[in-house]
This record gives sequence, structure tokens and C-alpha cells, in this order.
Amino acid sequence: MKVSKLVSQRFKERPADCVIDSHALMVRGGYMKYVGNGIFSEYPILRRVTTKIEKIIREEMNMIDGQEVLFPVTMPADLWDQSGRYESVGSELLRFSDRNNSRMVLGMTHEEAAVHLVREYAQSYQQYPFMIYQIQRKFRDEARPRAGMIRVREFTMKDAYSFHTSQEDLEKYYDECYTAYNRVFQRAGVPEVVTVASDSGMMGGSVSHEYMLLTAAGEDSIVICTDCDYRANMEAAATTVENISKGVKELECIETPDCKTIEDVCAFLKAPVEDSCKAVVYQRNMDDTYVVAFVRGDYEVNETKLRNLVGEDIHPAEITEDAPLVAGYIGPYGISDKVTYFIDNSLKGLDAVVAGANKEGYHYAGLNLERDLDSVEYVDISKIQEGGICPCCGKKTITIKRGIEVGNIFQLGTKYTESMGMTYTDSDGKLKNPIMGCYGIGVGRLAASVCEERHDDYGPIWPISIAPWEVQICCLRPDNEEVKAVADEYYNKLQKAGVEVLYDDRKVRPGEMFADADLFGVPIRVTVSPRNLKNGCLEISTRDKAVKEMVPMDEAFDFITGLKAKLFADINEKVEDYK
RNA sequence: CGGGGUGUGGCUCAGCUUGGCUAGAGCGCUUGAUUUGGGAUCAAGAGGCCGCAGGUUCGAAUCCUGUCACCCCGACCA
Repeated sequence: MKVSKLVSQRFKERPADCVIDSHALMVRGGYMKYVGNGIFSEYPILRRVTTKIEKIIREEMNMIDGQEVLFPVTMPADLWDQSGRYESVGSELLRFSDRNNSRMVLGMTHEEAAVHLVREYAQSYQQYPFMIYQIQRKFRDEARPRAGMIRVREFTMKDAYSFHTSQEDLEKYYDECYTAYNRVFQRAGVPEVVTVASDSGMMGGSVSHEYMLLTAAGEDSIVICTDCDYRANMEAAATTVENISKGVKELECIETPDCKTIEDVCAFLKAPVEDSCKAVVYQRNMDDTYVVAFVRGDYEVNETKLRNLVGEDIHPAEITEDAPLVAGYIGPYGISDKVTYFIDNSLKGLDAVVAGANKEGYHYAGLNLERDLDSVEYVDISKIQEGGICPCCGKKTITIKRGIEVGNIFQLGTKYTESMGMTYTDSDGKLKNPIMGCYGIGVGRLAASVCEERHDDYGPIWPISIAPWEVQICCLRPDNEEVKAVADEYYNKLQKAGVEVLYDDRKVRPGEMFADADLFGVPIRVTVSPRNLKNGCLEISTRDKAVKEMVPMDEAFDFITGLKAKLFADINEKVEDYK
């Protein structure tokens, strides 16, 4: 490809609305163009990157006996009625009507379509297991798209669905898929992707993992143990807290005027925040009844855990005048029996805590939960903290990092096969529901995440396996016939040898050419210039600056192909570990 | 859905408070000349009914009302 004809517009200045670097660079570099809120087109440069990612995914899915299919983007609502999700899913599902006024939906995930496709086919246990997958556009009407391609409404996703006749078989395949995913990310040149245990959310099912690319721009908090292999999404990480006995005190009710926050109260009573009990109030979405979470003053509520415990959706409360709660003075002792409350593990073992007295202007000090309450049940509803106790090895080795979810795998169970009436006849002659697993990778998000993780001030630094091109030739003086002849020659020679080459043949000044080359992020750069030719050399460098050499002309071709092979080898070296 | 902000050539923005005549700058684009190893210089050009709709006024990018869109924080999220 010649740059002179490349459909791509590049900008010198950082676009105003870009918050994260990858977004800014991908807009500046002519990778993508904004169309509407959370909707983008891909220019050829980005399309080449995503095509390569898709190819890697395809190969790995085929390797674990996946069969590629294609589901429709639009589906009759009837199909989603069958699983019950037409009702249960929120406004992320785009619902609309066609010309006949039939209810339709835009596919945001394809469990329904997958079950529909194979429901009549797979009637005998002998046909199992099998896996089908597709790489296709999805639309999710996100409340708030952000960060360029990281969080969008329309995107390309690989989604796979496996069907099994036993939990053991699902687990076996799940492990294969787990490995295949590691291979995908390794091959895409981002070994920083780690797996974490996750909360299954609305997908249902029990076991699930997320693949997180660790990067500061990430949206999720990842809990990592520095001592053992424990890794989990903050949402799913179990919290344990050790409290040291400080001696029991007498319960006393103290006037605490204008102390509405736990910091106020503790400062007023000169008590450490670790010896206080904080109330965080929520309401059930269904009927607005109150749910109170009590956690140690210096801890925060993990809403996902609380939501799972409550068993239905909740939202932060607005405490009204007639509520059975006294805002700012809520405590577990003497709380109204009209509200549900939960006491977090972080309060276990505290001998004397400060807590609201459920009376305007008063707090208790010296509250001992086990002594003063009729009964206490401790549950896990708080967020684990930096330096916290690892749920796996028990050491205080927890560190928290940010990550972007680029893939996930779920053990779905029979949620969809049951609701949609998919059955097979087992060897014992009985009708059973197949057990499903599902597995997703966001293609565009992965591309953007790699850019976010691999860039400098001047542009992306693509791993060669997903780079838009492998080699870029910068012809500094195309008006010089000798220079142009050499550049042309290498362009043709390399292409014939199967190397993907981007050839900058434009009559622009070197500064602009190099700046653009940095934005293209092509891993190997060959600079042809009068200066280099005078020395009988080509300058060969890598985008990551690891290599920068003047190579004699007669060695240059081999040097380039050798460098390409080496860059691929560096990436693929560890892929074999995942088998 | 709550809070904050922004809409002016392809891009980045100024002008708006205090209304005034053909609406500006830089980048980019076109043509020519000089230049050529990290986004050049000079000259000449093209391109905008100032998000949209009303209103106030002799006169609106500027003031008022409404509306739409987008961005950021939060909520939500497979």
C-alpha cells in the first residue's frame, strides 16, 4: 500500500473530546471516525488491525473445534420472549418495530439465536459436545459510551456458544477455551492480559472469568495477590478483615450535633474511623424499600455483593422525610424493623464501635454488636482494600490495579436451553436440557486496549502480529531518482516475499513523514534517503526504538525479513506454553 | 436519570460579558516559487447562512425562550 493513496486523514492536534491517549491517537492517526454517540467507522488502517485480530481468534476457535456461523443482527422479539430476556434486560437492548408493527430487537448477544439455530439439530447425545461461534457486530444501547473504542454502543465481537451433556464435559471444554483465550491474547502481542474470577451478573451461571488487559485507563478494578496466583474482579473478590481486640466498653448514647458523616463523628468523638460503623443506604428498585449496609468506617460497600445478597436490583437511596431512617444517624442498634440491614465482616471482632443511634443528633459509642444486638449475622458486602487479606493464601498481599475487560468466559448451565425448550435424548433414553458455555472477545476494544497499553507520545506501537503493516518504507526524497528507484525496488521485493509493506511515496518533508510513520505504528521502518544511499546503506529501525541500524544494501533484505521473523518469534515463543 | 460543560470552515480555537457594518487566527486543502533527516518559508486562492427553531431589536455569533446534539463526572452495564 502506498501512503499517497491511503484513505486516512491525520491530524497534528489532539482532538478536543479525547480523554484517553489511545482514543486521541486513533483519531489523530486516521484509524477511526466518529459517527454518533458510541458509534464509529473504521478507516483502512484500523480495519487491517481488527482483521488480524479476527484471524487470530478464528484460528484459535477452529483449533478447539469451533464452527463458525453467522447469526442475524436483527431478531424478532419473539425469540427473546422465549428466554424471558425481552422483559428482563434493560434499555441496553434496542427494541423497535418493523413496517408490519412487529416487535424486533437488535442483537446485543446471541444466546437465543444460538439455541434457536441448533435446537432441532442436536437431538441425540451422540451429537454433543459442539461449539459454534461468530464474529459480528453487536449493538448495546449503553447509558454512557466513553473512551473512544473502549466503550461503544456498536462493536464487533466474537461470541461462542458450546453445548454439553454433562457439567464435567462443560468444565473440560471451559478449560480448553480458557487456554485458547490465553493463546489469542499472547498471539495478539499482549501477554499483560490476565484472567480474573468475576461476578456472573445477568448472564446467569456460576463460574466465569474475565480477561483483563491491565492498564491505568481501565474501567474495572482488579484485585491481585502479589504472593499467590489469586486474581479477581473487585466485584467478586471476597473480603476478610482481621480486627484486633481493644477491650469492651460500656454502651453510651452521646449527643453528636451536626455530625452527619462518619468522619465528622469520629473527629468529634476522637475515635479512629476503624472503630466506627458506617451505614450506606440503598433502595430496592422494585418497591423502593430500604436496605442498609453496615460496614467498618474505613471500608466501602461492594454493591455487586450486596445486590447478589438482596437477590434483586438496588440503587443508592434517597432518604425521604417519612422514611423509617434518620439520615446521618443510622446504626444497627435500635434500627427500625421495617428496613432490611446487613452487617459486614469488617465489623466482626470489634469490641466497641461508634455507630448511629437512629435518633437525630445522637450516636452510640462502645457498641458491641454481639452483646447488644439480639443476633448478629456477618456477611461479605465490602470492597477489598489495598494491602488486604488474600482470600486464597491468607496473606496481606492484595494490590489493586485497573484493567479493561477484553474477553470473558461463562459456564452458563441450562438457563437458555431450559427456557427455550431445547432438549436431547440421552443414552438412558431420557430427555434432558443441554448445558451451555459462552465465550466472548471484543475485537475493537482489544485493538483500542492494545493501543492504550502500547503507545508513546507520537503514536501506537503495534505488536507485529496485529500491526496494520509489518514494514514501512519511508522514502525521504522521492524526487531523487536514485532514492526512489531503491525504495520502489524494496517495496516490490518485500511484497513479493510476502511482507506487508506500507510505502510512503509522498513528496512531503521528512518531519511530516516520520510523524505520520509514528502514528501508523508499523513495527519495522526502512528509511531510504540520499544520505543513507551515499553510505550504501538503508536505515532499519523498530517503532519501539529497540533496533536502529544502518544496514549495507546487500544485507538489507535479509535483515528486514530476519527482523520480522524475530518479532513474530518473540510473540509466539510463549504461545506454546498454553496447550 | 442526576450534576457540570460545549456547539463558530476538515481540525484546534478566539470573538459573546458590554449587540454594530464584508465573522477572525493557526493547522489542513489548491496553485506557484524557494526548501528537504522530526510536522518549513513566501506569495496567491478556495472553504463558514456562527447546532436548530422562535423571539427582542433599526441591527443578533453575541441578549431571551425553547429544542437538539455532543463531552466530562456519577448511576447503570453480559
